[in-house]
Amino acid sequence: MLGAAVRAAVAAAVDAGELAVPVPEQVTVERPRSKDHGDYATNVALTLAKPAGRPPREVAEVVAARLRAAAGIASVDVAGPGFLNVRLAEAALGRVALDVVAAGEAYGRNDSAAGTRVNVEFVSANPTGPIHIGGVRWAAVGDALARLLEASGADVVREYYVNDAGVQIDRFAESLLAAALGEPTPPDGYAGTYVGEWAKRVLEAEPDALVLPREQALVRFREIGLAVALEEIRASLSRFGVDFDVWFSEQSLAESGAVEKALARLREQGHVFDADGAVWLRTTDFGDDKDRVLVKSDGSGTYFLSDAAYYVDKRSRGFDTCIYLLGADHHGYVQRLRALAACAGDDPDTAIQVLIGQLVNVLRGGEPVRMSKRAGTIVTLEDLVEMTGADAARYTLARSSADSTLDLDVELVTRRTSDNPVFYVQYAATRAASILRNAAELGIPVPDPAQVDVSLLAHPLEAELLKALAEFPHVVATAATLREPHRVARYLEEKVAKAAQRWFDEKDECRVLPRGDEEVTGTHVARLLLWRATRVVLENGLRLLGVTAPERM
RNA sequence: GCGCUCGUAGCUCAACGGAUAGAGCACUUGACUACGGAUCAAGAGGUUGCAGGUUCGAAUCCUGCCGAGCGCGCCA
Repeated sequence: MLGAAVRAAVAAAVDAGELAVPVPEQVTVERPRSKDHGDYATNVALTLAKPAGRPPREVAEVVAARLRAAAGIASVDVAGPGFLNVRLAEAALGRVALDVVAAGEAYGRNDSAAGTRVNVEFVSANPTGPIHIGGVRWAAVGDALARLLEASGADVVREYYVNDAGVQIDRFAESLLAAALGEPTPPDGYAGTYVGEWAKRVLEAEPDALVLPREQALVRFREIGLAVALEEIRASLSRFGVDFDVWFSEQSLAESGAVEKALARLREQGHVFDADGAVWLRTTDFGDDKDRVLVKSDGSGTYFLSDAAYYVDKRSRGFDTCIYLLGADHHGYVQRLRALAACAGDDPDTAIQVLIGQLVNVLRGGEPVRMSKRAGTIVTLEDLVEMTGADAARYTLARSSADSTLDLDVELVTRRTSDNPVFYVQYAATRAASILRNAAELGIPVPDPAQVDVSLLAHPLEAELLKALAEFPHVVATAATLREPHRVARYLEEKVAKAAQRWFDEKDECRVLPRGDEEVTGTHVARLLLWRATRVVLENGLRLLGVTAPERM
């Protein structure tokens, strides 16, 4: 909105012959970090200085003169090397509270991704055991990303790729069978008490499985064991608040003809060749460091062939963008997947986006927590939720950028004090709910927005909070565009919860509810409205991260 | 050996190429007859791993080096 005004100011100056530059199509307007730099700032003058052949500050003065005449703008200052610092007219600010309350759950929605179809594939852990900690990070981040994209207008599908075709499933079946027979875990098999539990469930489903000849028994254990594993994974993810739209079976690719279709597509694009009795994809045409085998000389397909078929299938289902969330141990895959997209005739920059996440260390009081009760090796999703609760786990995993390793201290994230960010944000939301509840108990009616005089919200701390609330849709859009859900969490902590708590703590000047038998004034009502708006933003923001905003704690 | 990712306060982490690199913890000092003090405020703390380069401007982009993690199969 302000961007358009800035651009218009530049255009007007150009028309008047004050500047000899092409009018930029996009101008950057941002909320400055420091309050001293106004409500908004733009660097247009700095970028136009060179084409104009004039000093940045001089260009800035020209644009500033034009911009001051625009509606709703209180002041424009030229600062530093040539920034324009803009202050909005005060009257415009109070309206934010009305807008937020009017939009309610919809506040924050934006159209930055409108019209796009996006497939977000994440977790996709092998169906041979419980979800491990790495997958949990992706569950939290991937689901938050999906929610952000939805809020930004995209048509989103959450997808889990089920690796049900490889030798690991054979080993899984053998491990289950061994457990059912009371035999030791086979070499390279799966250990942990869950194997015994799941074997028992296979037998419950098919009591006669052990009577069958070994080969047939293995087939049954494989099939039913897979179903048990998927059900376990689905249920624990669901308890974590993550529900996938599509569970895509690797095995189905061969059965549905998707593999043949993909091969045909890749051949048609001219990047397939035969060598040494195998069929290859020339991924080196697009930056991969070696070509990749699709069909082995024994006639069987590679895992990469499945990946290729899966990718082509996704695209055939109409997705403009396929987002893959992978662990750091799969980073070697990025080039290959991008090359694959290019070999299929797509633009890899838009069709495929691979996000790589670093690992998570789970600590308790500074000491690593390594063992899982059931899986024996690392911490599982269930373990983590049991230790911290789903809210704390999701928030903590989503509040950091995924591309650096993360230390998650169980003791810290379960603390019920303001040094714990989850608690801090939830506490602010709870306090808002509590004030609104108290107002109702005092018999103060829910303010009718049409009757509220928002210009009474004139205290500097109120202005600060209003500005923070106004930023929310932009924060959501940015987080979605950059695929960085942690921006939402940081915003809630540093801007919204912080501003709300400071405001609340200004007890003499900014009291919300009347004391004793004080009259209910317009100021009380306006402040109640602002608390409602604050509660809305905290709720909406937390919901985007899959975290609840409790009424009471 | 080649490649990818990461390196920011003592610790855990922020910062779309923008202004004086910010929060929390820990440390120091304040504010409670409390609408939830389960809180708030102030102070101190930095050569953004090192060295160059590009730019009006670099934690951010490029090159080299150092350190950490990971990956380099006709495995999945």
